[in-house]
Parts: sequence; C-alpha cells; structure tokens
Amino acid sequence: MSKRQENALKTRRKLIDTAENLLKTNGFNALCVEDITKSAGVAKGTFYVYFKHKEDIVSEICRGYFKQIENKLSEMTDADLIEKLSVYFDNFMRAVELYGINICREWIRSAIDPKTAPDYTDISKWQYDIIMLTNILNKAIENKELKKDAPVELLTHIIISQLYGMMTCWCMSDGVFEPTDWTEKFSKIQLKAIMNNYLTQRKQR
Amino acid sequence: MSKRQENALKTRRKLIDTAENLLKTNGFNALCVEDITKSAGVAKGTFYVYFKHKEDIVSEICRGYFKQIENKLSEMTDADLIEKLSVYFDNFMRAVELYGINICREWIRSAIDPKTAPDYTDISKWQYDIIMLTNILNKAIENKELKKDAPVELLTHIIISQLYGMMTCWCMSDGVFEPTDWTEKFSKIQLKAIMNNYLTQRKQR
Amino acid sequence: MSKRQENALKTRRKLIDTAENLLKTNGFNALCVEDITKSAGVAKGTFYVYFKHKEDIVSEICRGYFKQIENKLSEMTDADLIEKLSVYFDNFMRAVELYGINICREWIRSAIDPKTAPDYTDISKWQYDIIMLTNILNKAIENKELKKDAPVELLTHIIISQLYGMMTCWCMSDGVFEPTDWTEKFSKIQLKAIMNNYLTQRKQR
Amino acid sequence: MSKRQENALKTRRKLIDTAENLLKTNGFNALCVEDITKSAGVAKGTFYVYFKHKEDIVSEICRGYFKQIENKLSEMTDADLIEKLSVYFDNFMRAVELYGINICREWIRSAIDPKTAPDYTDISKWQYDIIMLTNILNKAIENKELKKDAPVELLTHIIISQLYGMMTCWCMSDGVFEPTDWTEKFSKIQLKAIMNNYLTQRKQR
DNA sequence: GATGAATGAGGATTCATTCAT
DNA sequence: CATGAATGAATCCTCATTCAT
Repeated sequence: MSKRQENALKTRRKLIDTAENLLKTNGFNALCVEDITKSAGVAKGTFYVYFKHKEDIVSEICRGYFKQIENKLSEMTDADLIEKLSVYFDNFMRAVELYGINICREWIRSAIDPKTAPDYTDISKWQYDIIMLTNILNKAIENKELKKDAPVELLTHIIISQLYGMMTCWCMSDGVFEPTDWTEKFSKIQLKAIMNNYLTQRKQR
Repeated sequence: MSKRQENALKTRRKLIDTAENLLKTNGFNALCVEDITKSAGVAKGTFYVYFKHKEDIVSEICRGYFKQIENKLSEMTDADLIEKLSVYFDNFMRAVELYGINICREWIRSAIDPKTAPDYTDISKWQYDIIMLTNILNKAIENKELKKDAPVELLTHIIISQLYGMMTCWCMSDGVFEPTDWTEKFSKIQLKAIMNNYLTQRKQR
Repeated sequence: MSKRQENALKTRRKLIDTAENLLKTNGFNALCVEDITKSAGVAKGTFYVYFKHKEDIVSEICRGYFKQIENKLSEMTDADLIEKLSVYFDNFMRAVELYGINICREWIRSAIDPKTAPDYTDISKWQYDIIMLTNILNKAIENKELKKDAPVELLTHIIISQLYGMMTCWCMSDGVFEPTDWTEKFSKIQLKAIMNNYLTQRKQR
Repeated sequence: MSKRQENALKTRRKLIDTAENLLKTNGFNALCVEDITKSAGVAKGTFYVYFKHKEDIVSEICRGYFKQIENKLSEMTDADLIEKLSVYFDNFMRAVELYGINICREWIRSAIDPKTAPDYTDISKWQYDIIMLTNILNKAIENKELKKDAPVELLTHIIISQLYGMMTCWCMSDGVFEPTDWTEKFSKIQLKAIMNNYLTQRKQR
C-alpha cells in the first residue's frame, strides 16, 4: 500500500471515529458534516471524498457490530440452539448498551424514516436481523435440534419483535434501565417458553 | 353554541382532518403547515389560530385514540383480567392498523426524538401506556385475580415491550403484514404464558 | 352623557391603562394588541374601535405628560426665565423618571424610526419640545429678560439636545443612574453658562 | 494569499459594501438578507458563510469607524487636551455625517433596543465611547493638563451626553441641519465652558 | 487527495388589521 | 359597541452537497 493510500485510509478512519463520538454524545439530529470535519481537522469537501451521503458514515459506524455478532455465531456452528440464541440475545443487547442510546435510536429510525435512515449494508438492520435469525433456526432444523414443522417465520418474528420492543422501550425510557438486566429478567424466560414446544425430545429442557 | 363558534369548530375540524389525511398519506416528514392550510382552503395564519405549534395538531390527531381505549376499559371494570388485557391488546393493534403506518411511526418517534416528538397529553404515549397497564394489573390484584406478589412492573414492561416491538417491526416491514393477524398469532399466546404463573387458582386456565 | 357613552369611555380608559402597564413593564417590542386586549378583558377587535393603529395608544399614553408641563408653564407666565427653565428641566426629567425607561425609549424611537414611531399629537415629541422652548425664550425677549439679539434657535437646540442626550444616555445605560440626579449635577450648571451672556443686565446672576 | 482567499475576501467585501449602501439608503428596518445577497449577486446562503447573524454585518459596517478614531487619537499622545477633544468631537460628528443618518440611527438604536441592536465590538458603541473619553481625561490628569480633582466621570458623561444629544436631535430632525456646523456652533463653546474650571493654570485659556 | 467557497431549496412563525355577525 | 375568526405578508436561518482550484 502506498503512503498516499495509507494516509487516505487514516483520514477515512479519523472521520468515522470522530463521527462516532459525536453521534454517541449528541445524537443523530445534532450530527452535521461541518462538525464532523471540523472535529476531524479536515475540510468539509474531504467528507465527500469518502462518503457519498452523510448517512453513509452512520452505516459505516454501525457495520462493525454486525461483523462481530455474525462472526461469533459462525464460530460456534456446533453449539446448542438455546446457547446460540442466548449468545445472540446477549450480544444484541450488549451492543445496544455499548453503542449507547443515540446509535440505538438510529437502528430504530429506519422504522419511522425509511427514506433517510441509513442502510447498514444494502438492507436495513432489521431485515438483516431477520435473515440471521432465520438462518440460525433453519440450521437447527437441519441439526435436528428443532422439530421439522417448527414455524420458523413466526418464531423469528416473535423473537425479533421482542428484541426490538426492548430497544424501543429502552429509548422511550431515555435509557433509564439497563438493557442487559432486562434481557435476563424477561427475554430469556420468554425465549424458553416460546421455543419449548418446538425443541426435539432430546433437547427439551 | 353560536353560529360563529360552530364555524370555528368546523374550521378546526377541517384542519385536523386535512392534516390527518396528509399524515396518513405522506408521513410526518412531508407534513407542512403550508400544505395543511392550502388543502383545507384556509390561510396559513389560520392554522396558528388553533394550534400554537405545528406538532400540536399531531397530538390532537392521536388524542382521540386514547380516550377510546381508556373509556372502553373503564366501562368494563368488573371484567376478567385476561379479557381486559385482550381488549387492550386488540384495541391497541386495531388502532395501529386504523391510524396507519405513518401515525404509528409518530408514536415510535418519541423513542428516537424525545425533543421534537409531540406529546400526546403532557406525557409521552409510552409513559401513558405504561401507566394504563400498571393500573389494570394493580386492580387485578385488588380483585384477587392476580396474586399479591405478582411483579407488576416487570409484567407491565414485558407486555408493553411486546406491543411496541410489534409496532416497531410493523413499521420496519413497511406495513407488509397485518398487525391484528400477528396479535392473535403470537401476542396472545405469550400473554397467557407470561401471566399464567401469577393468576390466582380460581382464574388459572 | 348616556350610559353607553360612559361605558365606552371606561373601555377606552381600561385599554390605555392596561397598555401603559404593559409598556412600562415589558417595553414596546413586547407590546402587542393581543396582550393589551386580553389583559383588559375585551376582544381584540375592540381595540380598533378606539385606536386606528396600534401606535396610537402609545401616543395617548404619553399625551398626558405634555398637558402637564404645558399647563404648569402656562400658569407661571410672570415668572423668571431661569425659574421657568428650571421648572421645565425638572419636569422633563421627572417625567422621564416617572414614565420609566421603556416609555422614554419610545420618545427616542422617533429619532430612529420616523415611520413607526408614534406621533404625540400631529407632530413628534421632539418638534413639540422645540416649539415649547422657543416660545419660552421668545416670551423672555418680549419681557426683556433676554437680550433682543439672543440666538433663540441656537439656544433652543443647545438645551434640547442636552436634554435628549441625557435621555439617550440614560437609556443606553439601561437606567443605571438617576435622571434627576444628573439634571442637577450638570444640566443646570450648563444652563447658566449657556444663558448668561444673553440675560439682560437686571437679570444677570 | 491564494487566489481563492482573495476571491472570498472580495465576496465578503461586496456583501459589506452592498449592505452599507442599502443601510444608508433605506435604513435598518428595510434591510433584509434577501436584498443584500440579491444586490450583491450571490446566493442567500453565501451571506451566512461570512456572517452568523444578520446583525453581524451592521457591526462590521460600523467597526471601521472605531479603529479610525482610536488610531488617530493614539497617534497624538502628546497633544494638548483641548486639541484632542476637538479632534475627537470633529471625528465623531464627521463620522456621523459620513455614515449618514441611517447608520447613525443604528448607533442610537442600542438605547432603545438593547436586545436586537448589534454590538460593535463586544460592548455597545456608547460604552466604548465612554471608555475612550475616560481614558483621554485620565491621561490628561497624568500629564497635568487637568487638575487632579477633576470629576472625570461627570465630565465624561456631560460630553458624551452632549454628543449623543446632537446625534439624537440630528436624527429627530431627519438630517435637516449639518452635524459638523453645529459642532462648531455650540459643542465647542460648551466644551471650553465645561472644562475651564478643571484645566491647570498653564493650560487655561 | 484535499480544499472550502458557494449554493439554494425548504419551512415555521408572528401579528397588525379587517369585517361579518 | 363588541366580538373574535380569518387573513397573509414578511423574513430568518440551516446544511447537505457541489465543484473549481
């Protein structure tokens, strides 16, 4: 990699990090290109060298999170279904907590603002989550952890809506309670209740 | 009521109805005072005779819904807890469906935009929903339908987060599925699972 | 006077008093017809029964002051010139103090805002003051208190500009010092210095 | 300086000059961003590249005047007190005449509109004038031109109120007389009368 | 790659005044 | 005389985006 390319990458990184900090601190509404570039110490035009639209940088900021969970789950291919779902739940809410309320709000924004909300790859975060969970459940059927006739679509939507409900309510409460506290308290309890009927004999608990 | 007052009320109504239609059709982001008044056939200033701020009319539009559910529930004071919750669920999701996706998005907006989202009374819709449900559960304890040691706060949050999760996902899906369909399919199933442990012997099902 | 006329006068008075209070408290910029009528307990339209323009009521408020000084001076036709000028000065600055800084600001406004500033009769307050003082000096010449060749116009402008300078600076200082304190301290000192050359022998001091 | 910076400066200058002309011609009340930019041949947004608020350009327009007088006076540190005051008076009223009645009105505006009137540095023009004159008199005491016990504050206020009175009356008369004519006719006469008692023997005239 | 000057669409709000009742 | 609903002109400011250098 040439020196020039390296510097370019550094500038790009600086923009993303700066934007992430501003986003965490002040929220999306207060985020503007001027502030990002000023804080990063570059000219306004430089932003558009790396990002076609302002929203793109928000996508970029959130993208790391996906790889994380995706990677973790792909590394535990042989694990138990309930374990996997637990890891998924746990990572999901940890990410929510880690990224903070303002970035969490961005994830929800696509619910109310389909136009301006950033896409996280080429699909919305929600679609992505649906697909990821559907895959997990389908693989569980292949592995005979889940009964063949388990209503995968329904189960997926129940669980995802549970998670998004928690996210939404967390934002509604303005971050008063701890997301991960509640995960344990009620999400997992329901998780078992929801799945129990569809687990194969051997795996029922 | 004098003729003049009647006309004033009619103008006010016209503004609300016009705004509601625009909101349902184009969403909140496209809603502007100019369009509302132009469509209603009045001058721009007339809007400000009836609403101090643009957001106020959105509050007004949604307010009817509250009274509705509140009234219905208060009329069935002696009903069964599960029945009441069913009515609550049903009305909630019916309202979601009736008002349409763009107004539903407004309800979620307060999660991500606490500043600019309109308050629907003096509290947010979410706070209001929490209070209403807490009251229902507390009364069920008084009526001995629910065990004394039922974790009211936790149960309230489980149910509300369920409902808000459904709303959020509905918006995420851009209104693809029917909210009330899903209510039956999964909300009520979980409702029983969630409540069962805390119902008094006589009422357990 | 019929009962109806009496009531009308009462309404008019109520409007003026209310407006005066609002003007003294909040200043001219905050003065609006809505507030005046609301505070007075009448409808907005009523205002326009009595005043063609919003500014007219401000004229009305200030008009009392003129009659006051005018009357006082006309009652002391035979008095000494210096005495008269003293009374004039004194009343002028007392009025300034009495009416308060916000009304004083209105008197100055006509300097910067010839269009919107209220006229106090059909001429501006400043023109009125010039005329009144010119009359005093001319009468003093008739009475031989002042030399025939005294430059009346110049003297008038010197004195008036002195007074208006004090008013302007008082407003500039946001009312920090006491107008009447300063009157004694420097206006009168100058008054004598200015006039001395033109007083007739008999009256020189 | 790069070509780009030069052009930017030119644009800025164009805006200021255009605004100054509009201000001189039509007064402050008629001054709006739309007109300034349209006349200057740039886009509305360009205005806000150079000035954060509309008022800021008025400050800018008047600022030159300050530096001017300040510089002139600081260059004549060893001059006679009366000479200095004469220069001060002269420049003051020349500036009044030069800038024209509408800009003069802006200087007076801060008397009646403390909130919206533009500040000319970080203090009002009046405060600035007070400070400048106080400094001149204090230095005269150091130089023994003025008696040690001269009432500096009082003298400052007398002179400044004289100047502001002239400004105010000039605006009141709608620019009928020539400011500098009057300066000679009465300000200087009074200036000597006011100062004479406090000049040291050697300097008394 | 980097710059930063220039763009211009876009929208809320105020309030004096009128006039039909 | 009193009412108060209706009017609509008038204007500031933001900010994502472009493009010539």
